[in-house]
Amino acid sequence: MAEGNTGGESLLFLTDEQLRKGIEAMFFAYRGFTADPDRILETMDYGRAHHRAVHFIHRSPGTTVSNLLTILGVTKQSLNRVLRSLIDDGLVDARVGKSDKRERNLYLTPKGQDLERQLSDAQRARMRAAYRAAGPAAVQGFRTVLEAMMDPDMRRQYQSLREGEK
Amino acid sequence: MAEGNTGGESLLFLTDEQLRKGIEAMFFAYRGFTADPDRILETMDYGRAHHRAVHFIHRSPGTTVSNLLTILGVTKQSLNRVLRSLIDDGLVDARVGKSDKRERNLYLTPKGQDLERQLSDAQRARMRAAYRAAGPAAVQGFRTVLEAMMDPDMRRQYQSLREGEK
DNA sequence: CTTGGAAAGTCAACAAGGCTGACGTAAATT
DNA sequence: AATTTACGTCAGCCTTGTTGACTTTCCAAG
Repeated sequence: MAEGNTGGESLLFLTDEQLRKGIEAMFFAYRGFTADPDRILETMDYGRAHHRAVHFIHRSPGTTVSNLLTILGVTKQSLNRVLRSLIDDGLVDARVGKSDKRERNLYLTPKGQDLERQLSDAQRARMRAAYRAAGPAAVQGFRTVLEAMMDPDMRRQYQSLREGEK
Repeated sequence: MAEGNTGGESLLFLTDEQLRKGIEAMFFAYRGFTADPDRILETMDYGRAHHRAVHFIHRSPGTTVSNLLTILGVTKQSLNRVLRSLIDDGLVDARVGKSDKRERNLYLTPKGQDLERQLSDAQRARMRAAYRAAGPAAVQGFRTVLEAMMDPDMRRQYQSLREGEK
């Protein structure tokens, strides 16, 4: 409101009503986004916290506990509880760091990779259906808005994960 | 994979790698999406559950407890705990239904409206910044993909909230 | 008019997954 | 040698989700 039509371009897409629609879309879409993995996880006594850990270990094999803490934004006590169960259940391997022996380098075991694949297959299937229904131009816009919505720190994390990829 | 280039159009945006990027974008963006309201809420001993209740009561004044249960997708015991504190603190008014006296029609009190405004102002500010940075075409795509990502039931809820608006 | 069942509320108990604070140990750094 | 860092862990707390059981209210069908 009281935006003032600064450019020649219409700013109707910045009305409170449009913004509220976007907010509710995020809310409902995120539910869909997590629904499929959640169903898989609950059959095996794991939760979203386990999914996140498994995802980022898969994404960056050999990552350290501190790295994971930064990316996930939780306390080490909270992460440790989750990591402990994954290690004890043989899904994650924590190897003492080679150069710095204080660090633990985290890897998925074959069993962990199995779970990761199940979860990401389910999540990608939904994402694929949505992308396909929306089309490439919409997908481009989707990613642009999401990126702009992140906290700067998170955006750096997100983008640094992108580096070194073609 | 093994999508097969069915149309003449490139399907490169449907690769596993593109999908994974979308998944991580959702994860990081949702954190940003909830960060500002969360900060406000924690100063007053409320949580996200309170935010959601306040949002949808504001959105549909006079809505019933069952409606809210459907939209929020939690158990009545869980919702009741949140609703109870909001009612006791004088943010929400639960009036006995006029036609059906078993129902409770929920309304925000002036105090509840105050909180709602604080929360939605904060959330809209971030959304507005993201929208502005991304531009109208991206916003259109953003909404299209999110809608396609919802469960059909949620999509109906989402769209029914849209009805009756210009 | 009676009664079955829906809507709502409440009590109790439990679990996941956040949090803080305190403390210990090994390894690296200064 | 002293300090800092990385990690693990114990203990306790909170929010917000869950199930199960039960009551009260009240609509609507028989």
